[in-house]
Amino acid sequence: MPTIDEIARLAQVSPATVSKVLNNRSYVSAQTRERVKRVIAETGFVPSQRARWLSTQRTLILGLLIPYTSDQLFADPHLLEIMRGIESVANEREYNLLLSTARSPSQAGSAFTRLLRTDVVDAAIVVETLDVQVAAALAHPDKTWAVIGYAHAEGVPAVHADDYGGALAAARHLAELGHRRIGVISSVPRPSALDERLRGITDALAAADAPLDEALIAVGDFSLESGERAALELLGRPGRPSAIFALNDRMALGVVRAAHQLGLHVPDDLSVVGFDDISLAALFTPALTTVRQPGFRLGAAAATATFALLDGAAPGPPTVIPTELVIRGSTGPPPAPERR
Amino acid sequence: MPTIDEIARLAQVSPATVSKVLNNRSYVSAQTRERVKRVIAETGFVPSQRARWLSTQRTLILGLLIPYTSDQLFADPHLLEIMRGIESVANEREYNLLLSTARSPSQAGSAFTRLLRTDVVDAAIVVETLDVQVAAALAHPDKTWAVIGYAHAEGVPAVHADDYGGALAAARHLAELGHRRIGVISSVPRPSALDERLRGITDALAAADAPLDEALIAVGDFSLESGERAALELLGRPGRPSAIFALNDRMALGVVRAAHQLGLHVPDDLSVVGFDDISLAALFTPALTTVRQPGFRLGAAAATATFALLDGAAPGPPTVIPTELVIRGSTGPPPAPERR
DNA sequence: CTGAAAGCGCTTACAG
DNA sequence: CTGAAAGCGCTTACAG
Repeated sequence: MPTIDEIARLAQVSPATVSKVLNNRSYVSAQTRERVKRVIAETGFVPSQRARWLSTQRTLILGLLIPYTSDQLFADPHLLEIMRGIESVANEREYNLLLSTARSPSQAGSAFTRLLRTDVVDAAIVVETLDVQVAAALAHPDKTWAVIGYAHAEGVPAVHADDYGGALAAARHLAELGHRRIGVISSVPRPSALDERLRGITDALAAADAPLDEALIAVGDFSLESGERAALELLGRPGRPSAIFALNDRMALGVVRAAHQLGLHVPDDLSVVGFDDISLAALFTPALTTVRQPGFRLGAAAATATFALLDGAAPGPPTVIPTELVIRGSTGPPPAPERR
Repeated sequence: MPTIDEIARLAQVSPATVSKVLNNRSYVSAQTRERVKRVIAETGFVPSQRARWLSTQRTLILGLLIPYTSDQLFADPHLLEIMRGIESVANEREYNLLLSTARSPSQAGSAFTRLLRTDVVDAAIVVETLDVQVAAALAHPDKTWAVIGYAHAEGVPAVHADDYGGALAAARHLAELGHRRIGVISSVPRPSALDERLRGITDALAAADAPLDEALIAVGDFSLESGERAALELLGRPGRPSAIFALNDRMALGVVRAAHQLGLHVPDDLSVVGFDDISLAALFTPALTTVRQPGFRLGAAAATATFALLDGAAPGPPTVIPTELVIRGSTGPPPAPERR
């Protein structure tokens, strides 16, 4: 591959002039421009991005930092939707996406620090992480970044769904159907989004005079299998719940599987609610009642906020994306013996 | 952020020595090394990757070129599995992944050319594209790359599944169940993988003395909705098929939906076969009979081949990943009137 | 063991 | 309109 110097020599101009032609910058006579362009076309010259990056101090690369292993990322339709939203906005700005996942769950910090403290990416979007050390490392003032989730650092724009409102609506829906004993499947550790969802559930059930029983909170890891295990546990005990609210859809689908295994019919014997509204939720039998949070919009909003920062705007308040309760076939009134 | 020159000044050594400490290269006295390390720690210095890239001629970035829009990519579980396989191997080598999708289906060429002809990535993996112009542009001798699919260029390692064998086995399965009229849902344009699958079907049905009827080949675009449309068309005509083989799982799920709409029971009235074995295939009701092609292994093999090339190995013959017929609940004998 | 110098391939004021 | 020179921040032989 020729360099700009060789092109300059062939076109009998200086490298500076070739650079101007390449970037359509300042005045170059039509004649000279033509000559340079011809040489470029003839040689198939493509300027070195590496050199350009060093001199312009930009790479047009947006980092996407996901504190999960790639296995976890690719298993999570909601994360993928977020990624799609980011991709879409980045693409418009002619930015490429550099994906950074963690080698292992505990290693998220080092990978991120590496990427954020160096000059590989112009800016980054971080999917919320609980790790305080990571948050500290991230708080590097030179770097432009935004968070999808609840911001832990000052001056960093955050984008999140209305987790509280969505969970509130869904729990109210269950209470209105007549459910009094409602199981919840959460996770440990618990990202802020899940804290908010739990808060919504707690408030809705308190208002319905059917306060959330701490003993009915089981723990999963967002996977379908973990939801299945947690549900088997909740349903295997005496005084089992008549409804289970899993804090994401994949675990909710696991709950349905667990119910089938125990010979329970959904929704006649057990109501199930999820969160996210991944595409599978509507395709499942029975179709899942869930809280829709638009992943694409979350990702797009985060990317937009990041580019705004890059363009010099001041970081604004958190962007909250509305959620929506979607009632489908997996919820109904509790079975008769439990009805008042 | 300080530069290497400032670190050198503070540690009272030359920039060259700092560089040696940074890269653990050649001999540096323990004492000097300590001093330099201390200064680096105190200042929080992180060397500029951009400068490093320019002088070392490597970026540790692997390009992933996908000739689809990001919408199409993220809607395709099989592609995502491939991506996961690539990610996994790249991660081990401390490579980051740079994602390049097409802005629009027709623009795949320019995006790829841009990325492959420049020096942004050390190497790339290309998901097979039909576009001949793209293939030509890709055939840039300087760049290391591999193809997932059937290679169109000389000296480029290719990795693909045993499409022919998988489709052959699935079509034979249908023939053995007694099906004589078998519909197929393919696509236009048709990647080589689908050519191979069609060839497998043709051979299996010819051997079973129930030759494939060209009139029963419908066209989709890999999406569930397109499979639904194509199936409605195939099933709405007189002499409708008793089985439909959709050349990917998402279209097959669309076929099942179409059958439901027409009041047909799967598999009693219509048998359905897919291809890929995405995770949804097993979760669907009825669970889908399909040909499993391990996306993760495809991706991992392609990444491994790419790194081998980067390490100086000569490109070998295509790697063929075995496929496997997975028989589930969506296939059965044809309905009585059609049985001989 | 250590450092001066050249080089990676561009861009960017600045002079002319 | 055009070009000489400096600069981006590292690494890499090569000398000492």
